[in-house]
Amino acid sequence: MQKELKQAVVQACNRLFSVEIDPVITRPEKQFGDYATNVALQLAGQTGKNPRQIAEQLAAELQQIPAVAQISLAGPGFINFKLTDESLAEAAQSATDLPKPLKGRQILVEFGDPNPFKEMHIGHLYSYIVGDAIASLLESSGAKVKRLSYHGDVGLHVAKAIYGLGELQTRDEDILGKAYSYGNEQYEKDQQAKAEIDTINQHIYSRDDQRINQLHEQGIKLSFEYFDKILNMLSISTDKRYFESQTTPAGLELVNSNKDKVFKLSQGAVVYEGEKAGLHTRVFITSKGLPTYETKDLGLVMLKDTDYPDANRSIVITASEQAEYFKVMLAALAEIKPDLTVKTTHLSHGFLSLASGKMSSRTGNVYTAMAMLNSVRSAMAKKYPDSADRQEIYVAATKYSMLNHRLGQDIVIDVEASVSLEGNSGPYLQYAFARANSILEKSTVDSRQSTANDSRLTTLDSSERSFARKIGEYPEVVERAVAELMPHHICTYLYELAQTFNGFYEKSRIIGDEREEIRLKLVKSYSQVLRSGLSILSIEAPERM
RNA sequence: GCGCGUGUAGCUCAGCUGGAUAGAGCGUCGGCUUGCGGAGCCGAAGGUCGUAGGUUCAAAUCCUGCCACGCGUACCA
Repeated sequence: MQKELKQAVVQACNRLFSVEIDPVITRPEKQFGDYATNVALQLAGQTGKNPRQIAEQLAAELQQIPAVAQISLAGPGFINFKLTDESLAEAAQSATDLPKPLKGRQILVEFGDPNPFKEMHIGHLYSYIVGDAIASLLESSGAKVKRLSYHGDVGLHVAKAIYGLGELQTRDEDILGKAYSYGNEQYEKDQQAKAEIDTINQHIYSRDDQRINQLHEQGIKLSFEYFDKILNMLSISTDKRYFESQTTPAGLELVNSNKDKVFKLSQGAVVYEGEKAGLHTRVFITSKGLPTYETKDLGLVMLKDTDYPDANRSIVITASEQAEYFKVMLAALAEIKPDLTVKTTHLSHGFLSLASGKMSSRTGNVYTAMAMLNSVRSAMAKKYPDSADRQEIYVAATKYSMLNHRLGQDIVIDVEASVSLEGNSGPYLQYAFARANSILEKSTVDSRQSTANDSRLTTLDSSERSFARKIGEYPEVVERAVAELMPHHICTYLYELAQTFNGFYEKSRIIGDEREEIRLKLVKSYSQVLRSGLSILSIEAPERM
């Protein structure tokens, strides 16, 4: 509907003033109408005419749009469109038939990226949840998405953990976390341990020490068993995992073969001078000849391209502290493989902290993903003892609390509020869904029976109208969320939708009313939109709570 | 120092492709409840949209200076 209106406006502008314009069609406040445009104001600036006059001419030209019941002018020159009740009801009915503009396109989305041998902390949890939601957002538009992750299986942190594994006798569940922090500690204060760890590090790369190889494999296995446990709780899956040990050769190859053209030798290291692109210089190969993360990441881009040659786009999601780094890496890549650079988008999320004051810090005292999930779980158990074991609810609480913010900003999560059924939360929306379901189940009217010729169904009273209008906005919201890669638009909308329903529900009796059939249809569409929207956020919609 | 980002109600956040009286939740105060799941609804108080300028018919939104905070700033990832 929005598109048809836009089309009509474009044509009218062309006929009347022979101008090409890309009009903005918005959803104004209810009092003004169902859609609005400010083209007249824009054209006034361009043509030097009176905006009010332009609006009048346009309104006259736009009279014959079937779905539009009334066009009115307001303010300095806004054109407001009121839709017919019938078209609003229809739009509500087909709200979950989302357009598939990305059909046939393959998109890679990389996120999560916890390192084996280390804890998965809340930052990784956030990345997983946001990344998965963006992936499913793209899927809702028809894209074939591959969920990828990338893990540092070599390097100093691994050596520290392996050292710890060798020294510590215990083998309890969080042995890896302990091993790493023990190794990290020893590395700082014990010269001999430091030397040993550095040696281990070399053996990790050369793979020539059986004992170290074995500890390495064991650690990797344990790590991913643990990660999978968390990911299973979250219902998040990954199509392919990449490792730094794999990306290193491809990266080195790329850097070495462009050493003089793209990269420069500086103080013994191979660097890329980002200043020429307004950025800063970064080291790609250290003076000791070791590849840095930059080089490995170039290798990763190449590997992804080899594995998924048909991918149209590649999205990488990391914490915002890597935003500048990524620009430099992509600037270097642009000089070597411009086509791959164009395809690659880096998105960053902000720093996550807890309202309770518990924070993740980089000095060992990390707040882990599991600890966060447990704290959400116990907050829920405390507040709603009956739902204590409903994993789908406390996972929803966790996901929603992270997705409900604009991507990129630092966020603060209040665990208590996240599980609350009052206010803007995941469980609240789940509850709204369960409630709508209960109404649908209770009714004996068969909503599938078509009574399209019944005039009552094409006329809506005022609360039905507001409700239908809000439901019908759904596809536009999804479209925007996809275009901006911003899942929070879905959250905001679903919450507003639930509020609109509550207003409708307060005024309108559904079951037993003479308008039961039309109202039931709206509730049905409402529940479908809730289910669809929650599913885009990768949140379950339980039938009952 | 330089670069990137952020600054909206007591708190947590939407709004930022410039547009019609700046919104929501929580919290506070006051109403509604013999009803389909009241986990709700209605109302009130609470804002110089960090600050000073600029552009524009129109600025929370764009531009510039300043202030505050966060991140980055060569051999970590």
